[in-house]
This record gives sequence, C-alpha cells and structure tokens, in this order.
Amino acid sequence: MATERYNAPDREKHWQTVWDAKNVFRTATDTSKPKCYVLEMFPYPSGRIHMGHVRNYTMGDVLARAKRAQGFNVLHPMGWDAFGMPAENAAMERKVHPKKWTYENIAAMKGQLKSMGLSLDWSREVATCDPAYYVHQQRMFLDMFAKGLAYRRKAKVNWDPVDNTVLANEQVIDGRGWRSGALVEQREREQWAFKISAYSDDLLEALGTLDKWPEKVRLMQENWIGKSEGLQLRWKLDPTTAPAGHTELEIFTTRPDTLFGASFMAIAPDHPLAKAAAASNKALADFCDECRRMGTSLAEIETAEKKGFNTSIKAVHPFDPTWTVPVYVANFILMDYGTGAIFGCPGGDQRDIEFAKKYGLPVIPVVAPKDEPARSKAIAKVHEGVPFLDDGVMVNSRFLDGMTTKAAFDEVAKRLEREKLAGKPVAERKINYRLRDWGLSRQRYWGCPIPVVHCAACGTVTVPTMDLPVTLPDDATFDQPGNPLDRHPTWRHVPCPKCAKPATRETDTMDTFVDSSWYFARFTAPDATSPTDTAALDYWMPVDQYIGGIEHAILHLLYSRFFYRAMGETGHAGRQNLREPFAALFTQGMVVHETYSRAGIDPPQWLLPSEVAIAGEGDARTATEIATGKPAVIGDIVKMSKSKKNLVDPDDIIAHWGADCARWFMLSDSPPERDVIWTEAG
RNA sequence: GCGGACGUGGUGAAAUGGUAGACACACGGGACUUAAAAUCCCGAGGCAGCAAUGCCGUGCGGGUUCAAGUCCCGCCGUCCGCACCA
Repeated sequence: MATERYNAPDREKHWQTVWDAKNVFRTATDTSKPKCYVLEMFPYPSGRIHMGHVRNYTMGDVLARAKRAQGFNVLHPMGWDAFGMPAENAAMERKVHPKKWTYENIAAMKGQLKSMGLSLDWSREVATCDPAYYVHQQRMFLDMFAKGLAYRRKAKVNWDPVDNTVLANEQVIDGRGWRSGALVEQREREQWAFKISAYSDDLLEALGTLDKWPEKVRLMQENWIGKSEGLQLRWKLDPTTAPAGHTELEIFTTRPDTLFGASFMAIAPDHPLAKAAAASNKALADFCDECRRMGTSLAEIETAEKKGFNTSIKAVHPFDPTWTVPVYVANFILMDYGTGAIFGCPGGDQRDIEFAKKYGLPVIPVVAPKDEPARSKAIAKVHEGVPFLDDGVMVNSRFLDGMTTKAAFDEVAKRLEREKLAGKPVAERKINYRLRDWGLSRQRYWGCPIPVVHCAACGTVTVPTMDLPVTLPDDATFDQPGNPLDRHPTWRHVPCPKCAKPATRETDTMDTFVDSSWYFARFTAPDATSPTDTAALDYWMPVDQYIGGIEHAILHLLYSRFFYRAMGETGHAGRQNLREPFAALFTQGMVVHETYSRAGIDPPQWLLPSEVAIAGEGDARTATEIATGKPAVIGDIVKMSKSKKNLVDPDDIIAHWGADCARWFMLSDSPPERDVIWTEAG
C-alpha cells in the first residue's frame, strides 16, 4: 500500500456532516455583535447546480467565513426562487406536477450545495412557492393595492405567443420573449401593474448613493430609467383642417430651441387625433392598421421603412400664426412615450431629415457651430442631408439667433409659459422617463396567486387578510396551452367577499420577479407571522454584500429597489427608513468554456466536453469525437449553457477532485469580476 | 445610432504617473526514484550574443511629462448594455 493520500471527497463529507450536526452556521439576531449580511442571488431550482452557481456561492462563502472570523455576526442564508415557467413546461412535457418537480429539484440541488461545503444557515431556507412564503407576498400586494402602488389597468401588453403570457418590457429582448425566444405581439388586455414609475426620480437619484455598486450597473439602471427634460407644448390646429372637437395638438420635445426648424408634426397611429382623422379617411385608417400590424422585433424595426401619411391637418406655429406645418401619422412614433406626438426638425435629426426628403418637406438648419469657418460648412451639409444638432448657436431662428442652444431652450420655455392657449399656458417644462410601470400579471399556474376576486356587482374586491393565502389548486391540468387556472372546474368560482354573490377569482398569477424582490428581507426572519419582522430588519438590513450575475443588473435589482421602497410605504421595511436594500453589489464574471461541434455540419451539432478528446497544443490543438473517432471543431469560448453543451458538471469535479479544489480554482484563476475559462487542466 | 468596458508573454494575469510582466499555470533543465506520479530547486518577454551586455517591447499613430501600460487627441479591434424615447 502506497502512502495514504488526502481523500478529498471522504474528508469533505466528514466535516460537512459535523457542521450539520452541530449547526455551526446557524445565526441569531444578536445586537451585541456587529452584523454582516452576505447574500448571493438565490437559484432557480432547475434540477442541477452549474459552475456559475459554484463560482457565485464560493465567493459569498469565502466572504461570509472571513467576516465570521473577524468577529461579525454573519447572516448567510439560502433559498429557492421556485416559481416559474420551467416547472410548468416540465408538467406539460413529462406529466409531472410542477410542485413535485420543483421540490425534487430543490432536494437534489440542496444536496449539491451542501457538497460544496458552503457555510449557509439552512434553518432560514425559504422557497417562494411555499404558501408560507407567498401568503406574505399576497398581504404586501394588498397593502400596495390599498396605497395605489398596485393597480389594474387596460394596457397594451407584450404577448408571448409561445408561452401564452404577458411579458414586462424588461423581459422582451430584441422583440422576443426572454424565455421562449418567440416574436412578441402587442395585445390589449386588463392586467395588474406596480407603480414603479412613481419612484422614477427617486430610483435615479439614489443611484448616486450606491457607491459600493459597480459603475456599470448604475449606468445601466440610469439609462433604463431614462430621464429626459423638455417642454410639453401645445400647438393650435387650423380649425378649417382639423376634425371636429380637435383644436390643439400637444407634443413633447427635449429641444424646444429648434422650434424654428419645425417643418412637420408626426403623431402615433394610435393617437386620438389620428383616430379621429381616420374616421373620415379610409386610406388613413388603412395606413394606421398597417402600422399596428408591424411587429416590434429588432429586425422589423431596423428594416422597416420610416413611413408617414399626411392627414392634411395643419398645425400653427406657436410663435407665428401665419406659419403652418402639416400633421403626419408616422409609423415610428410611440403612443406611450411623451404625448405620442412630436414636431419634426429635419435640420437636427437623421430620422427627421430622411422623412422630410421623402415627403418634400423643408429642411431648415437652426443650430450651427460657434466658430465661423465650421459654421457655413455645417449649414451647407444640413442642406445636403447631414443633420447638425450639437452644442452650438442658433441661426435662422428669429429672436433666438446668436443664442446658445441652452439659452434658446430657456428663452422658448419662458416665452411659451407666459403665452396662453385656451386659457392655459402654451407650454410647460416637463420631465419624461423611459421607465414604465411594471406589468406583473402572468397567465400561468405556477406563480403566486393575485388575491382578488372579480364581482359583477362590486367590481374588483380584495380577498380579506384572514382568508389568505389564496393557494394554488393541486389538481390542475397541464395537457394544453394557456392558463390552467382558467380552465380549472371549480377553483375560480367563489362568493364575492363583499356581497357573497357568485364571483370569480383573478386567475392571473404574479411575475416571478415579485417573489425575488423581497426574499432578502424574509431571510432576516423566515418564520415571522407578518411579512417581515421589524427588529430583525433593523438589525440585519441592508444586505452588506450582494453577489450575483450581471444579467440581473436591471430587472431584479431595479424591481427590488422599488419593492423595498414600496415596503417602506406600507410599513414592512423596518424603522430605519431604509430605501436601498443592497448596500454593496458585486457582479461576478461568467464561467465560460470552449465549445465543440461535429465537423462539417451546419447548423452545428454540439458535443459535450466529456464527448471529445483533445490532442496537441496551442494553435495545433485538435478535437476528436470519442464515440465515433470523427474530427470535431473547437469553437468559441462562451458562457456555459445547455444549448451549446459546453457544460462541466460540478458533481464530477467535486467527486473527483473535491469541493476545495473546485472552489480554489474558481477563485484563483481569474479576478472575480472577470470571466473564468474553465479547463480541466486548470 | 446612444452609453460603457476592455486590448500587456505560450496561458490566467500584476503594476498610487516612477525598475513592465509580481504571483501562478503551462514549458525547459536538475534533484529524489529501478521508473513514474507527487514534491523540491533552477531558468525563462522578444531579437542578437558563449557571455558580459545591447537593442526592441503593454493594439496602431500622435501629444503632454524629467518619466506614460497608466494622462490627452485620433484611429483599429473585441465585448457588454440600451435603442424608432422625440
């Protein structure tokens, strides 16, 4: 027998059992000690952990252990983001109930996480699909409803025709569903929304206080909120040309200084004025219909021609009653931004200049560079079709001539605020945000039920707190598309809580991002009988270090920031008057791996790393498919994913080399914020 | 189109404007061993040279500075986010 070697799997198992038996990582609120709340984004229980989890949780674990060693009382919990579509898909494909599938996955993944030797307080484990968790979410929803922070609205929604559900704007990527990849359609529908837009400015301003967040994430959120300051400005319509009842057109502009460059108005196909005009104009009605049919995909938007239709309505320039410009319906104007109407200034905008040329409208240069030689050149170029709208001085703009753009902005605002139209100021300063309210209704079974009842007599009635939770029926069917709650024979039929007459439950469930918007607060008191426990929150919040993937830079982090504010408003966020739940954020890099595919086949047939043999070194490396002996192609190094099959199972690594080895490599190979290239050799 | 990040050996990567390549992997040589693995020691940016040493080197081209991987200007390339947002 050779000398005894360190047997990693054996020793690791031993100590993990000891830690478990002695509850060494259990944490209690202890105000005599300084606290440190270390949190990694909780996983979706897909069934197996992957290398991204290993990296994420190792980083958090190292920090938690270090802080513990430094004398901090460390909260390091773990739970499950357990609602969501994959469970329902599994139900449809494999005839297994979402609940069963989810809890089996949780059990399997919990075992894997334990094999990693993480110092987690498992006594605080929560699963968002547990009624003991979502009952509190329903309570908070009702509290938010009472405060007007959750409301019902008829809205155009992003409809995913594959998953048969509504998606939030944030979940539409390049015009496709973030999960299904299907082209998203626009549909009108009653649905629930959170009033995140009420916090636009606060969410934006407070980014400045998040000095322990990556600059990149703050910038992404800033852009997403998209603040723009401008002027809301009403143009009088020429009464001889306008439909009855329409006397003016309100537009939003960030560049009122360019008002003397106006050569047309453009309104959205859904704009009330467009609809009124279309009522007596068949060709216009057809044009509007065509615009509505146009998809929202990236490809369609980029290739779609900028088209307009002259309504023959004329708008009167606010500074010159003799100057009128034509009003077009245009396919590139969005009804839900600003007022759904703009004035076009071809001198300063590529899109406007193309539009003007196409329809033979004037092009007036109104902004020019400050220095003389550049000026005449720029003006000449504008006439040729090259817009100029940089900082400069005003030209061709009457009383604005010679002013800087900034001064001209203020001058126009000042004059038009004084000017009256129909008794009201012609214009007012206005701030617009790109951020829209968060549509949270999902036509799905495996999500938190929205605790309201629709009654023919009483309207929308909330479920009384004592009747919560509204739980999901276990006996739903998953054999056809659509929402199983809608076709359940009995679940939806309940008496109205107010008048007791027959009524129907809301069958929409909540977006799973709601579940993950407050779990960090629940971890501080997972057994509290109210959604949160004030004393626990006051001690533990905020999260001192949050760690997760950059892919959540907008959705999850912005929603959580909003939700904690809403929780404050409804008395669930403790006494600290804390608005920001995450004091510090770290976004770790991805785990990436080479891809392999069968040679000479397109589209590629991917091979698992374990299915290929590599020979040679450097540029001379070659790959062979082990099973067939045929050559394989070594492809790009990309994020590990099922679709590209470039996966390495953490279990194999842990079983062979031990968890310490896997953890060590993850931390030592590349800086934590950067991608780590997983190689067996490494 | 807008916003951002990045570009340094064979590889992962270090460098408050002050000796570029720390540390490590891989590699080469050596020790130990019958042999290997493991371990330990030594070497190493490139070119030239037996060597001492010299020259060249942080994507490319300029600039500021006593001094630039680092700061400024202009390119090239890669990656990420947003995008008919008025």
